[in-house]
Amino acid sequence: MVSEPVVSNADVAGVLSEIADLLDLVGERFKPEAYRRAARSVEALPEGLGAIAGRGELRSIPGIGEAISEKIAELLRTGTLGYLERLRAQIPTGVLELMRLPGVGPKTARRFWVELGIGGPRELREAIDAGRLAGVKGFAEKKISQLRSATDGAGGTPSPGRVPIETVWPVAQAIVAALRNVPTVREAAMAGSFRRGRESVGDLDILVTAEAPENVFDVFSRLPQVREVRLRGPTKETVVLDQGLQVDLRVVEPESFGAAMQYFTGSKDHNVRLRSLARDRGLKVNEYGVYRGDERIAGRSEEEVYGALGLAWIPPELREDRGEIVAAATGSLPRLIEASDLATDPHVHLRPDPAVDDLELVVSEARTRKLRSVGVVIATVRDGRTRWTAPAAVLDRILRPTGDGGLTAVVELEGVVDDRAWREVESLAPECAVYAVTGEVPRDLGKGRTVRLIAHAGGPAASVAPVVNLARSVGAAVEVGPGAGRFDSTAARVALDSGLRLSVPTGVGEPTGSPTASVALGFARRAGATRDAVLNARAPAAPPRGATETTTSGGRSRGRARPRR
DNA sequence: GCCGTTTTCGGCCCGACTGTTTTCAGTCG
Repeated sequence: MVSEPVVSNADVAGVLSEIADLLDLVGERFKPEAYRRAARSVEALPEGLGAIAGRGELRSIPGIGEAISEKIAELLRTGTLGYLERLRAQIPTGVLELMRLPGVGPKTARRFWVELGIGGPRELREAIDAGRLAGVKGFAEKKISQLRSATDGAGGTPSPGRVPIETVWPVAQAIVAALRNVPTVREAAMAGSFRRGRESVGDLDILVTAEAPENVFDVFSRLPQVREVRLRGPTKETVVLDQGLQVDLRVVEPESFGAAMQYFTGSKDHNVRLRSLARDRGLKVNEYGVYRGDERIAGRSEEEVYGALGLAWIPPELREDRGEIVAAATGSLPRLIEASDLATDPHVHLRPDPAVDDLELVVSEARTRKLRSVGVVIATVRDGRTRWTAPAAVLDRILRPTGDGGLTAVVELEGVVDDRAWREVESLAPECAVYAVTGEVPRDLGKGRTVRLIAHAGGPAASVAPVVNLARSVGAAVEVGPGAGRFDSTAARVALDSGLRLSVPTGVGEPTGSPTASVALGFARRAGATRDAVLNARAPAAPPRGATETTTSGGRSRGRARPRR
């Protein structure tokens, strides 16, 4: 058997993007966008291309047709792609780098190369310093100085690339709160991939309705987090934050607020699909509204906009062109999990050196959120050894609850889980809950016992399949949310497709302002989780008499109505 | 190059902003 090269989805997406850029430079009209769309599609896949190719299903991926599927197959088979090599041979790498400078697109990069023989950013800088750009049509003083700082390297704030959503969450909330405090501002809301709950964001998009835009921009520019103002027009201002993140603020008319929210929430592919649907129905959609001819027929709210197109309102987390528009047209959108559906929190850690007061705080938070019960981690059993994470007084309060706090004891398991470990666990907490996967995934974890939750497993770099298999074998749920040790939305989709349930943290016991709960809920919703696909949600309705709750995994589609692509 | 509850061929989102322009091209999102 010939061993095949290991080519990840990200590798393939990278190749497709590079082809798109190169085709841009060649002057192709529509192919670049086709390749970019294919790249985005590949990036968002919940499983490896190798497996999909193995089933002969590459062409079922949106945006991938005959030509691109063949190129992907070649990449998977050989690790290289003749088509890309031929394009690279035509266009120097440096020209590609020119195009990535701010303010330089394919047209300009191509002109530098063809007309001026400039093959890269360094040569561009030399040409500028030598005065070779002076007098060239289209390059006046201002443009040249812009290019000079672009080739500085140190010029301007470097972009941090995509940033994890939990990192930007606090600053995004702070900015929106500050804008809402401006007296002339009526509404202020986040749009973009932040609103869609994506794992990471490349920039922030904020929309406001306000009496006097100038006034809002003044406040915005002077926010403490803002480092520089990049551009400012009558309706739009772009700034860069201290950490380099770009933030776009747009002021829109109230009549257009819904249309603008729809437009700027995206995703791009969702919007393209929506506008093409509108065109089919003789309508036009833009950020100002839905139009029949010159008449605006919708725009104030998103419900109005989707409604005018004959669609149900689509939750932002589903707007990725994965079949949600058809689902909205046929009334088959899932009813996604909401914060108010959460009835318990099965996995709460106290701070390292907890006092009874900390516990009371958890109890009172739980009460505020109307949670029925909270599982507090009291100990870890590793290789048969018990390590307490709570002092005696706290334990006493958990194990012999006095009021209606609904506290339950949770024991985490690590390492080898044998009979001795289980006896220890059962003596501590009859309703043992959490297994912490810290190293290799063990076998025979359950042995007929109840493991409610696999936690501390997953995260951006984690391998999902072994955890999913373990969870299936013992009938446990997996925890979704930000950071290492939790499933992101893509992994959660895989889990739900395998018939698993998710556990969604409520934020109880977290520091004030922690984004964990909001981000986790967004991930669960992006994965398409409904209430009955969530371990700690309240039951949708009273179960039939005699029915018992089961902790084993059910059929493939349990609690799941994710639209198919 | 992809795609199709009108299409297997003929379309392909669209507007803001900038800089260089006498009405627009390029970039960006």
